[in-house]
Amino acid sequence: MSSEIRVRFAPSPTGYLHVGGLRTALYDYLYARKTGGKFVLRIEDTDQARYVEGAVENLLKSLKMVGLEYDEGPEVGGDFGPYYQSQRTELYLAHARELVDQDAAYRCFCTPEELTQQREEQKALGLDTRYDGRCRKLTKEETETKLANGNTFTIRLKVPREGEIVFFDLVRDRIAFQWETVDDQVLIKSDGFPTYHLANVVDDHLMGISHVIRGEEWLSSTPKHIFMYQIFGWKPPKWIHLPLILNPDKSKLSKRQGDVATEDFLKKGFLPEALINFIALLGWHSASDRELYTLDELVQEFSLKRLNKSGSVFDIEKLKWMNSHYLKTLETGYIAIKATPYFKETGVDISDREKFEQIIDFARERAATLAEFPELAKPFYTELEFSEENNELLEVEMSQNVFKFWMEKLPEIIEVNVASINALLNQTTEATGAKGKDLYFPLRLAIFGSIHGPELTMIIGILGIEKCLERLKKVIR
RNA sequence: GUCCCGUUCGUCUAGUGGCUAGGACUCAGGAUUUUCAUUCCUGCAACAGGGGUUCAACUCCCCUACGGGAUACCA
Repeated sequence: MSSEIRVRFAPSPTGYLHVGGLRTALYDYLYARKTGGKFVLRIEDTDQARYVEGAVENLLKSLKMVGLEYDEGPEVGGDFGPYYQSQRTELYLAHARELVDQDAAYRCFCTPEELTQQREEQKALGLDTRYDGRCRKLTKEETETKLANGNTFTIRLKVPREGEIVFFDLVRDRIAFQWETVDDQVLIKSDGFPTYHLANVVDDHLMGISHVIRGEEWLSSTPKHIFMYQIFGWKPPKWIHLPLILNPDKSKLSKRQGDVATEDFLKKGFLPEALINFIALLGWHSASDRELYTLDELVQEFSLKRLNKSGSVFDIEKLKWMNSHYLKTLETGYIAIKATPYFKETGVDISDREKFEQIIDFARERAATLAEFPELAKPFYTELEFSEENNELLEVEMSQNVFKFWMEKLPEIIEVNVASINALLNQTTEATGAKGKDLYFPLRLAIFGSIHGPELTMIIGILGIEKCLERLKKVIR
């Protein structure tokens, strides 16, 4: 028996990677890397009714985009495969049979309609809506008869009816449930597929999972899971139930209230570095005040002991701040590559790489997301348009004098740099009397399209003198 | 309804019996900048309430309130 640390991320392929799932996967990854353990990816595709075309591919792609590499799972294989639950159905059936043989599970012939009706009745009486256990009492003969008649059935777990189950969660410590509040969970559906509860327990054991890191929504199912471990005689894993990620109104983060898919955030121009860093801090925090971490640094710092108990609101404003930080600090070349798709959409010509990178360096200083880049860069790529108010400023005599002076002198500049442009600016003041805002605003407006913006040297450096003269010519009357 | 979990600034959080309750985001003000943005500085802002325990409670216990999760042949 090895004491190797093995964790798994076990998403059901619903079509996209939810950020809550992303965080679970991240913690799995961090814990595995931190401890030298293994990070397993297992696809929980046991619900045929919820099959979504391309969902797994999408999941894998999202994981790859944020850099969370797993050691075992789809596409990379491993010694404990297959890693798709839909390919392991015989395993679950065999284990369900064992449970039945051990009298820890039974066949239930109630139809979905009957169950719904039972629940309605219980509700009407103000009782708990739990399976009333009528098939639990079926004799062997009765069961055989129903089977012989071809009645379809499910297999239910036969949980204890009295007593208490106590277990320890690494985040919440001691947790206790009265068995009487635990339902006889369906383990095998009538279509022969297992439910999460059975498949999860069987696979976690068979795959040697040592630590189960999952969302808090599973906490109340844990007694059922532990019961199965006990019947099978297996050693249960350590439990780590993560607090939920919340909407601003504190409900469980949902699609209705905004983006929840990892790919959506990526598409909106958030960098993987920012998303990972931000999500890591939703439920975990180091003992220091430090908040900025690369993935590798998170691996160094991560510890299950510092996981939080309470849910955390996903604050998009802080994500934006963090994203703008990474936009400013990561290498220009990298940001340029990341920004390229957003420019491609607008159809502007970014083939001049030197110019493009200069523009990236300009945009990264003022954007919160990559998606904002094209708009910021617009003055460098497309023809200028002026508002009525701006047109008035262009018409002013002082402005016109400045433009004319520049048409004459700008071509004389050999090299565009702070010194040469400042010298020209000084000459302009001497020749026209324009200074301060009367000097800078018209000029910036004429060649950049806005009175606000970067320094003239930067604008001229990026556009080139020819382009500036062209624009100047257009505003001279 | 029932069961389970949780509760420090608006938000993310530090804090494990003695602190002027710290940091970050947001917001406000200021400095720098020809302007905008950046950057920097300053400020606003919290221990859910009530009982205990203790010389001493944000920290430990109980109750209440509030929030959330689970109550499926979904995960």
